[in-house]
Amino acid sequence: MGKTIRDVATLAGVSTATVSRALAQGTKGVAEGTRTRVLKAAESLEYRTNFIARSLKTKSTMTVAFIVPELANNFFMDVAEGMGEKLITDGYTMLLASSGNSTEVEKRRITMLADRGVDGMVVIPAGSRGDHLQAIADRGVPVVLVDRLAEGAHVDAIASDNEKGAFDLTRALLDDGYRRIAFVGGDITVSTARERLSGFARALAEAGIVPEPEWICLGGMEVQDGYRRMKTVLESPNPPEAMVAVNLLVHLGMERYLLGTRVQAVIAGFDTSEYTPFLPACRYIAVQNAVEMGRSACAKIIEGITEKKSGSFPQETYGGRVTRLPVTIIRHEEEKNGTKSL
Amino acid sequence: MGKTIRDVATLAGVSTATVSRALAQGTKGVAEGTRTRVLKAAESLEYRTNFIARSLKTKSTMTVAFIVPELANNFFMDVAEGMGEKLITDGYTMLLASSGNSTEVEKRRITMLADRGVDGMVVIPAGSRGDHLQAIADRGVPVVLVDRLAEGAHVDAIASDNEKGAFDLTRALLDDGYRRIAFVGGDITVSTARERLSGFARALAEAGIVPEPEWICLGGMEVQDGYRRMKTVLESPNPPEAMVAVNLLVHLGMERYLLGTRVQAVIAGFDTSEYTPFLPACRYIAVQNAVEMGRSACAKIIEGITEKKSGSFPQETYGGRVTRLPVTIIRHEEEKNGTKSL
DNA sequence: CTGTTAGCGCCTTCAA
DNA sequence: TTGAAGGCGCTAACAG
Repeated sequence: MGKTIRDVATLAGVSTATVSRALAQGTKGVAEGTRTRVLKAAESLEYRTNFIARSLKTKSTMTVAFIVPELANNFFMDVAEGMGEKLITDGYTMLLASSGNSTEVEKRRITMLADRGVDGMVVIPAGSRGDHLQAIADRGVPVVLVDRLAEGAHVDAIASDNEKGAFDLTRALLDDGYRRIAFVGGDITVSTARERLSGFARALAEAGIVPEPEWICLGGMEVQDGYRRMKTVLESPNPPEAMVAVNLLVHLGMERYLLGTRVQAVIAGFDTSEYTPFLPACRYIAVQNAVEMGRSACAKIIEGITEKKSGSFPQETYGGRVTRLPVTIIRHEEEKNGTKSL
Repeated sequence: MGKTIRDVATLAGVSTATVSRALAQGTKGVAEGTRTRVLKAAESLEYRTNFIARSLKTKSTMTVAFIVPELANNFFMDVAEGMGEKLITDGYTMLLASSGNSTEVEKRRITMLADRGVDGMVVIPAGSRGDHLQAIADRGVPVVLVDRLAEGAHVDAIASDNEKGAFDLTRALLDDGYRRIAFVGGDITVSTARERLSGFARALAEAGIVPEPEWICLGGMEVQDGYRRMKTVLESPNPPEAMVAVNLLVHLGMERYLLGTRVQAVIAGFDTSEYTPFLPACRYIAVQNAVEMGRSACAKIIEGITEKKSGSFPQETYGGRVTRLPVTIIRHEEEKNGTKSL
């Protein structure tokens, strides 16, 4: 059995209260001499403070949960790295959990996590509804959304400027002379998909272009969705010559479809990866700063936790402010050439 | 403030002990009538059991930590998904943490996690040494390694049969008539790299082939390492015509290099991803079953935790048994065609 | 089957 | 500056 604060106390010849103070508060309210004596005793006993016991008393676990739709997704994990690093700096531990793209699972996870006493939760919602997230917030656990928004959750959020990103992407294609442009993929229950579609539509509208109805080919955010939609859109009576992909996975599926045909097409999409230089049809990419999103989310949640601890929380409850991070458009060639720098 | 077991007790008109029994053990040792009464009371109060308090008493957090070298790595995350799903089924919560490819950070994380009271730890070691892992195991926390082994950690492990995988991969190239084959990339401090090199060497030896020294081009496991090594090996006086890549990232870097040249080469490597169909030089792939590795690791760690709880642990302490999972070789064409199934 | 009684290991007023 | 004492919320004997 591990040593307790009591063992340290007896060895150091002081009370448990003193040990607690010397270990937790540092030099605060403890004579320098006693403090070093306690520290030495703790060291020689290989004493480790029991965080469970501390948490029971302090009501704080110094833990933040991050719930993502899926783990095997580089974009989400980049956000996670950004968050994790900053959290650790501030003495927090990050608890990463997957909702498996299901709002139901997400709901179970967050209640479980709340019961486990996490100090705060950052979540990339699986679906469009966020009532369960609001419920958690109402229970007094600070919640922050990242990347996607959710209906019914009046909490702060960090997201990319998806509308402008899609607008710029479409504009770039228009500037290259393309007029017949499609929008492929996108689960309309997901806020990012809606925002991107909206930016796409605005760019066309401003250019005075009316797209064929078949060119708005929504549905799904995964690789196979991109594959299927691409097939549909290309087999339509009046196929487009260029397209905007709702995200990287869909983009990938589209390229996969192209791989099996002789069709020439140009794609503009969101997000890069080590692999994008190999995608033949890719022309433009809208790059989100995933790591920065993670950092911002971390800052926000820590802010929320701190406010809550200091009691100045109630008036903040009606949060719902969303911070938008800029998106950068790059030409695919730049990236291919970037290869030289390896 | 959240309701406590006491509130439920008073409302239901029973003692806290009874509430505890009704809630935790289910129907065990509690009259059906009382049980439903307690449940109803708990429900109407929106009572949530406080896991912190429970853990303090039971010495169990029902939590397993999984430490990986990096989060933004699909292979690791596939392992994580495999683990997570099974863990949840058994009532555990998974705590995912990154060591940032540093043994030092890994050490800090695991001690922190141990202090936080995790019931067990599954780790993909960042480096070759595992003394710190052994230290944790000695503190009584079950530890299981996955994917990679570590010197000095006498704990159970789950890994792929890397030696055979590399052997088969090399054999496949030999069967295709290639004789001038190189081995590219690989940090020799990482067990998987060593094992794969060893399988490669055996295949050549059995075929009576003596490779040029420059064809064994070790160093690194990342994209840029593959890029650099590929350059080196191709610029050598007597370049090879085919190569085995130590892992997917290195493989990727190699293809990136090829992209900028007119060199024809054939590559065989480990692991697939949604992107591998786009890699032009890729001929063979050794597929590891990441999800299954996760499941096995999960089974092992739960076994360890259970044994420990039931006290039958001591004699198991000198674990160190490694379970090898098979690796499947596939032709790249099969994968490209698999595209049809999307 | 149920209630009483002790803590788990730590923190935190309140006095000294 | 330090110590004594009383819990945090829950579980686990041990009686009844």
